[in-house]
Amino acid sequence: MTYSITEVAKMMKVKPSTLRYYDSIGLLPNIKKISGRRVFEDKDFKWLRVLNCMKNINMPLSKIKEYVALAQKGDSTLKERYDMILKQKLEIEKEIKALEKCYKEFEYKEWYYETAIKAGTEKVVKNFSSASPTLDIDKIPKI
Amino acid sequence: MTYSITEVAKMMKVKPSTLRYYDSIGLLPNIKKISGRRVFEDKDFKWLRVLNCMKNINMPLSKIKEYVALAQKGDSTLKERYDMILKQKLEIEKEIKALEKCYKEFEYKEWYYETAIKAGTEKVVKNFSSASPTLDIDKIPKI
DNA sequence: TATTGACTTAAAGCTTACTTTAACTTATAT
DNA sequence: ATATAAGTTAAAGTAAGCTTTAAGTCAATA
Repeated sequence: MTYSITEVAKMMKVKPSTLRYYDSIGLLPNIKKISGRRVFEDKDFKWLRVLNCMKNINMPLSKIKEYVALAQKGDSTLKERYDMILKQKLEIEKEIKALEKCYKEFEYKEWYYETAIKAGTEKVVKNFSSASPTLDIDKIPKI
Repeated sequence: MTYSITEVAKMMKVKPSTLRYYDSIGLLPNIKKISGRRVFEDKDFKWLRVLNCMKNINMPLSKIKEYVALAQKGDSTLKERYDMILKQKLEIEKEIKALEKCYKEFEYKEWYYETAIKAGTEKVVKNFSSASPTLDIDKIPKI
């Protein structure tokens, strides 16, 4: 099975121009071309899924490009790529923890507004707590 | 207790110029000024923590500004702000789920490289699986 | 055979989120 | 009194990540 750039763009929820841009900076290696047009094959989706992941964790395109370049070099770069993956795994863990704290902050805000709306005014809750009950109350905004 | 812009910048892990920029676009309402200089007080940290959260979940500064503007308008905007918070809460949930899937993809990659490094070559694992064993194997890169 | 629609490239343009620069003010230490 | 350090504004500059534009190619349909 093969796919056009528009089809793949739809799958990835990006614009075709974005995929062309990615290709232009070396993020889509070894894409077949038939009479000038990009043709995506099943094997390409393996990398596209990983690319999607890397984008999702806000890895800069330059880092992704670096990874692609290493992969292109073959077995001699296995260790380097492994290290990159490990580092990114830690980043994801950190990010999930940060998001979980934010979630709690927003849960508090939800309660805050529910209470305020019931009372018709923010005054009743405004000075109730200096922060979400689940967060430490200290000067440094914790993340 | 009061704090200078540099002190607060350190706490938030941003540059003083970033805080000035935030102030300039209306993200730091009601900051006291003494002889032209910004003076941060304890009450300001309540909002700074929320701001930090909003930044952490990649809420665009324009949306944050919108929220601040609503808050400035007082009780008449309680419902609107409540809705914003609920929407953002859902966004965080989605983002955490996405990150967890990425984490699994990276766990697979970790195994992939460990196996390849042991063997000295990628060939042994390259066509083992078309994706992380924990992810659906379909065309659409899932997030 | 001519038109349509989907693709192509190269280059310029845009948006977001800062960051830097330049010229100036103010409080504190010498 | 003066120098220094830390702040100020307005405006220009920067970087990342696309997006748009213009001019052209190609294959399929009317």
